[in-house]
Amino acid sequence: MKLITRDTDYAIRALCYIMKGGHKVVSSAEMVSKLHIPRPFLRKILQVLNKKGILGSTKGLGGGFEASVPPDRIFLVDLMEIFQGPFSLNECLLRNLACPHKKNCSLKKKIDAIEQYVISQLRSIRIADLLKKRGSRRGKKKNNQN
Amino acid sequence: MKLITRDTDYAIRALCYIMKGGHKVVSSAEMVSKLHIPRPFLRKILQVLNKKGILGSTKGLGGGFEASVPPDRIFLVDLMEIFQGPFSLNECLLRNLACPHKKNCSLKKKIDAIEQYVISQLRSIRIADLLKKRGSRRGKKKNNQN
DNA sequence: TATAATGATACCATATCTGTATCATTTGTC
DNA sequence: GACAAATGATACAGATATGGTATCATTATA
Repeated sequence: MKLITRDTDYAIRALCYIMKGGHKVVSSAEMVSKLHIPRPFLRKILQVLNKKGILGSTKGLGGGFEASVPPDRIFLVDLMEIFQGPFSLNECLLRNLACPHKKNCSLKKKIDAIEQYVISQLRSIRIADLLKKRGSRRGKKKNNQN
Repeated sequence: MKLITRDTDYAIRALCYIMKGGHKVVSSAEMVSKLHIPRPFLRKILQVLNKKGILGSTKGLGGGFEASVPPDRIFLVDLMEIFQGPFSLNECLLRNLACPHKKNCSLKKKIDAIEQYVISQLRSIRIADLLKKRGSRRGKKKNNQN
């Protein structure tokens, strides 16, 4: 079971790259070479982010993509819903009339509770959180070999 | 995103059916007619449960399947791992060397924490819990229209 | 021996995931 | 204006997972 698919993953990386450093406009070509993501796939992803209003784009020479939303307003759960569709961790159990518990299905209740927790956790993660280098835990690693 | 796939779902229902009531040996034909699950698919699932030691089987006329493990020893997470493979909600983010955070990826840490929670919750659900009609919460619903 | 059951296994249809390929459009530079 | 560099739109394709079917072998009972 995967929680995060590859396109969501790539979208996260691309957004981090665009929003980190002082870049304003970043071309897909630059991201391909830096992030090692297949070019046509990345382009497709960037176009989606553009359509969703998270990125703006400029065509032509020197063009590319830039953030149109600050990183503390982009939540992981939103990206997941864009690329992976809405959450519904169960859905399967009541679909079939044969389910012996129907509306009182205790399994559904428990799965629902888990789902709510997962969503709330994912909603607490923003791109801004992923931009912090490793700051929060001071001195966690002595040798910084980056 | 689905947390529980259909084969796991069917397995749960079949196990509940087998373990509820006083049945000892239940044929796949009986379960097909009661649970409305496609016959060949259910048979395949039952064979898996048999191989995994959760069910025992007897061939021939009057044969079928019976529980070989008590319902309070069958955990939801085990069924999910049988039919859906092991959990690894992220895995995607470190696979690629290009990940800008590598070992210190804060996203990975957060996803890991979510994963641990989900697993622990799923590990707390046993088939036995699903057999209780609606007992635990006394008087929760007055009109029992079953 | 006929029948009712499971065991084993191969196959198949569909959807999703992970891309690829192509052409059109816009924009800046010469 | 021509050319090149960028994105926009869109269709296609291969791999994998999901959900299900089909077939034949084996076992047990009457």
